[in-house]
Amino acid sequence: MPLQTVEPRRLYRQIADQISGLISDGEYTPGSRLPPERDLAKQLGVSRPSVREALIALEVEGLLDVRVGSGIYVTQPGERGQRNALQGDSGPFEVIRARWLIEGECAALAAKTAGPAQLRAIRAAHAAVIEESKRDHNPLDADRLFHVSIAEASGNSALVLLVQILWDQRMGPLYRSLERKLEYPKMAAETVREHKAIVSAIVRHDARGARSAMRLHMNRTHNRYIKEWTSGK
Amino acid sequence: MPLQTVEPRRLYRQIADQISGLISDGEYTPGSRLPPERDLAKQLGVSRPSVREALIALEVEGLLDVRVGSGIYVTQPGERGQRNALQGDSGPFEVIRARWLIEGECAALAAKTAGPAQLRAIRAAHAAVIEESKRDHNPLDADRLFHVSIAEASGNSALVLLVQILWDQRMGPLYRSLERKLEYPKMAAETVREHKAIVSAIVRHDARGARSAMRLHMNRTHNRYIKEWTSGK
DNA sequence: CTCCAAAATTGGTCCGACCACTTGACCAAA
DNA sequence: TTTGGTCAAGTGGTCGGACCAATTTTGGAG
Repeated sequence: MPLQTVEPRRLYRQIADQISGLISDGEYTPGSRLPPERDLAKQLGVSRPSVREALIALEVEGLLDVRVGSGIYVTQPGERGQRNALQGDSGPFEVIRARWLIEGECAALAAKTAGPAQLRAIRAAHAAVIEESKRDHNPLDADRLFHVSIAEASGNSALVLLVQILWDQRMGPLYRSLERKLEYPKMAAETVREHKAIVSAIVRHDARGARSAMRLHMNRTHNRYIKEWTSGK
Repeated sequence: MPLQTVEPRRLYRQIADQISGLISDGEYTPGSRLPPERDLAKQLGVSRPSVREALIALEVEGLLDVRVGSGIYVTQPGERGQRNALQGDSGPFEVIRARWLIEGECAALAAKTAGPAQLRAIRAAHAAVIEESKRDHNPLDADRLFHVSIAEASGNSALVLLVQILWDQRMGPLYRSLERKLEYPKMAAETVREHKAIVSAIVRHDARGARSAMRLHMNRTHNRYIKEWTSGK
């Protein structure tokens, strides 16, 4: 047998993965501050330059935010997409079309396979959207969570990844200029109504209904964009 | 008054951008080797640690390939996506399921909207897969190009992005261990046959047929994985 | 209590050193 | 000539320490 051809990954990668693991384990929560570089080096038993290299790698990946003289902070999920950006120059309408396809299927799968925990997460996200829009906030983060939690309920992590990537395309230039003009109060009410139909179909395990409801939501969103696109531009 | 509201970007970023510029200017071509870290530090008038931080940033971004004891090389455009890897921990079967959904739709759209140039690209990629497998090469790159060019023929750049991301998930650990065991000669023949059916449906503008052919290809691939999974493991 | 300057904290950069790995030249044996 | 191994130079990997610059906190003056 071929005795393990050791693959001694470079130290900075090991450290980066370790820190990344601590974050996803909830050891350091988004927005919180990491220990100073010197302390991290001591804790992990490596030198400060190595820790710095790992921190730079994580910073490039958009996971950390380094502030001189202050400290190192875990990036907020909402801001995370901005930096990653993923070359995608996809326009809003292309993204909506792709979401129509993928999220429709996610909703159908979720209706089939979602367990109690998944349903609870979806309901919670739904409630958060309502809460945010009530206080006249733009419920972007909550909305993202809603769609992602449905994808997670599908049980397919690849689909979750795609939903996240598509959502984060909103950070693109075309998207932003469009987003700026939407009237939140009215739009939020429609969004909530459509979300409600999706949740309802999922909890009653109606796969076809969930897919239809999600696709309807996407079509309506598409139309809202069209409206702003033709009027504003 | 503070006459320069200097925003002194961090040194490693400046260096990274400078090196990145040299590459895009053709100063260093893909595959070529950069000067040693020590020389770069001297040329740019900075310390070696700073150069290292810049190199790590560019490595994380997938632009460079660092080989211990040998040197630092400019990544080939074809390999660039592979290294980015995107946190996706998705297993092979989840990825295949997602590809079934997305690429099936891409094939259908391609059959509807592909123009002469798109068809030519698809045919060329198809031919490249055949060529590669004939000479007993693992036609991974050509296969990728085949699927991506179909996505491009769909006219939706968001779908192209997703297809690329899913393909690049092959670089994950689970995928690799599986990939290692597939028998190429036999598998390649099946792959080519299935590809042929897809191309045929697209060129005759048969959207339904294209979707079916692509989904069949994915199902067959799924079964090939199953076979190796149960036997090898 | 307010305000400002000094001190402590923290990241930024640099230097010099030594280690591990890769590569290629060189030499000896078949 | 070909093969195989050794060895030295080149290169990235890691380390510890030092000092600088920006920020935050502290504590005293008013």
